[in-house]
Amino acid sequence: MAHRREGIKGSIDSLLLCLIGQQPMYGYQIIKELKERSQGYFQFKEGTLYPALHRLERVGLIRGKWQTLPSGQQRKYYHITDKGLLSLVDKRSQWQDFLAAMNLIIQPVSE
Amino acid sequence: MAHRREGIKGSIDSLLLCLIGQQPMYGYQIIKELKERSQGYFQFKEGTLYPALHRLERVGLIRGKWQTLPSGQQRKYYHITDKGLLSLVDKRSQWQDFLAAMNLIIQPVSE
DNA sequence: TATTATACATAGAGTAACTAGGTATTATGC
DNA sequence: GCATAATACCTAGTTACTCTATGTATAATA
Repeated sequence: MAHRREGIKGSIDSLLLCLIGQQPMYGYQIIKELKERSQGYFQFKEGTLYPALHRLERVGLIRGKWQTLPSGQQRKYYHITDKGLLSLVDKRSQWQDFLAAMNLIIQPVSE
Repeated sequence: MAHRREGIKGSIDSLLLCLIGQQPMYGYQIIKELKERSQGYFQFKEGTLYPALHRLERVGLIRGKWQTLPSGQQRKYYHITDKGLLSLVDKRSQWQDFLAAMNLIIQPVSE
């Protein structure tokens, strides 16, 4: 990712699981989706995304399936697994806990 | 830190700047403070904290000064610098941006 | 026909965080 | 008086995440 974006580290997995949990997606599409939905904030490079997808597949949270378009074009769609769904619930609650802890430390300037 | 705490990566610097920005603190105290203020969530190990403090000092955001207690005990108090104060403002706004982006992607379960 | 967009991939570098150890002093419990 | 826990600092080495920089190939567009 770009500079000035520290918080991103460690949250990629949650973002990917969240998206793929909503519907099967392929890598290139995920990059576009994340950028669009975050209004330009998330701009993942392939070198970040694909290894992350492979990592998630390796631990069984998602599964990739090659699909061929009528044009003959190949795409690798990733589906979330049962294990991935459980992990997603877990990650969401972890995120909430982290948020709560951060808010206890990082008070707004106006405080 | 412990397992199950992904989000933490990349946010340590902000936490430290925030604390030291409120008042000068020494390492061991910071560990205690972070744990207490976050109600047990943040439990930094020395191996995480001290290198982080040295890193922040190296780039001029904080400055450590040894102080000797009446008992003869040595403590290294870290003060925030002018550059650190600017960085703190910056990091706070980065955190808000990141939060906003995450919220656009990670909808609550009830949605 | 050249360029851009689509679509996948990996190797290597940099760095942050953790594990695991180390030293030394002070306070507390037995 | 002595052992243990708490205070207080430190670093070396490992792991793992992210980014940079590539590479390949096809389809669409100018």
